Amino acid sequence: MKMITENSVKNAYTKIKSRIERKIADFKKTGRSEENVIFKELVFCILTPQSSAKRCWSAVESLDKDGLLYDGGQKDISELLVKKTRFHNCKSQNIILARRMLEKPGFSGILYIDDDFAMRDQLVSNVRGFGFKEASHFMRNIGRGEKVAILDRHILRCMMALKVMDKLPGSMSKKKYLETETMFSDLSQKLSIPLPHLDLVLWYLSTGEIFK
DNA sequence: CAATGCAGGTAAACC
DNA sequence: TGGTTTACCTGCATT
Repeated sequence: MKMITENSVKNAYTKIKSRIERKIADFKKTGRSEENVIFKELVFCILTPQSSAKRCWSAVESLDKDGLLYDGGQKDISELLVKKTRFHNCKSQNIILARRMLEKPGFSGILYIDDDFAMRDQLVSNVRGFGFKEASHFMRNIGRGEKVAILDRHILRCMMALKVMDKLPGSMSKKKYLETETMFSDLSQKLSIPLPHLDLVLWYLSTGEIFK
């Protein structure tokens, strides 16, 4: 991988800015869609830890196509996840729990919380499988990523390369996550790149593509 | 063919 | 109480 510098980030941003704007418009459109579309994004984010995002999305589409998203048993879901995501036993269970949670009065209310950070706290405490990283990922994917950072391994490595941090955090407590998120936010201001745009640029520089 | 690295981490047990 | 460690789990690409 090429060396990442502030200038290389700015140059890449200039190059792919329009693609990023289109992608973020897509996220916002998803956020305005029907509940089942939102739920697919939620399931996607339950699946992604330590797994390939593309395989995870393909798994979500298969679950949907096979009618397993809302009606499938744990075993059927788990079988479908094999060869697509890691930890399929845990994640299949988490999908079942998320489905039940969706029906609880109050869940859809979480989606209408104005304050981004308050909304994220609610997601973390109500969705099993969501830590701060995945809750932020979900929010970004439904167009609510203005203030929250998705601090995954790629982003943290980029922050190291850009000398925003001196060492990778050993473990991500809530306190550590919020501190690191502030550093990411400061970086976006310094570079004059909106926070959700910066995430996608760094992701592009790390992997060569823009996905979700 | 065997060894290694990587895949957008989280929950729970442990001190 | 809060930081650290461990279980979850495995296919695929690369060397």
